[in-house]
Amino acid sequence: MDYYFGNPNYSQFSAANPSSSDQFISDYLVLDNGVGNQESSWPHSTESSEKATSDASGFIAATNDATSSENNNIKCKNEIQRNKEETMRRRIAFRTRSELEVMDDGYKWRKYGKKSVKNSPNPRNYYKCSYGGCSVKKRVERDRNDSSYVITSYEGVHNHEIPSYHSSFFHPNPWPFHSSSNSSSS
DNA sequence: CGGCTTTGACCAGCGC
DNA sequence: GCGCTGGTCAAAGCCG
Repeated sequence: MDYYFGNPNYSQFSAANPSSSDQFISDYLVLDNGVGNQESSWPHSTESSEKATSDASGFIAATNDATSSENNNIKCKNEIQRNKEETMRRRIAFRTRSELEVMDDGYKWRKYGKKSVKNSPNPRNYYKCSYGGCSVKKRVERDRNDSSYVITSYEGVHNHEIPSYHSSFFHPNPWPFHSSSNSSSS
């Protein structure tokens, strides 16, 4: 069972992957704080060398195994839930199979940067939550190894409700959105 | 006209 | 110290 990302009602998703049994496929990846085998990678210390698997692609390699086994996925879920508080302060990355780079997660994002990254033919886009006072950031890039996948990384926790909530939208529990008990004053 | 995207410039961290 | 790289800024342009 894979995680799903975005709004399943969005026809673009099914149209984007008509041959896929899943409308769109997503793995979630927890970054930072040494959760699992992942190492901290954002910002910096990323694609500085060929051996480096410390960027999102490296995380994907690790989590691809998890997606092949439901047990592993559950274990991963528990692990993340166990570290929920820490997770809220960390980065979470999703690897999503989609032709769309920017998916509607209910929040409004303002693009503030775009950079080409070393060893990747695809640029990386930077977004900030456009809600006043919310400093959540989002990083979007295509998987360098498989451009049909989009890597979306989130940093921070929204301190507000979803501006445009879709009833059909659902997400895995460690989703870094909205913490009513947002005491993660860093 | 306001909000957003684009994009080049700038800055900071890291490795050599 | 220098160069490389990633992340952010901000001015200009676009669009509804």
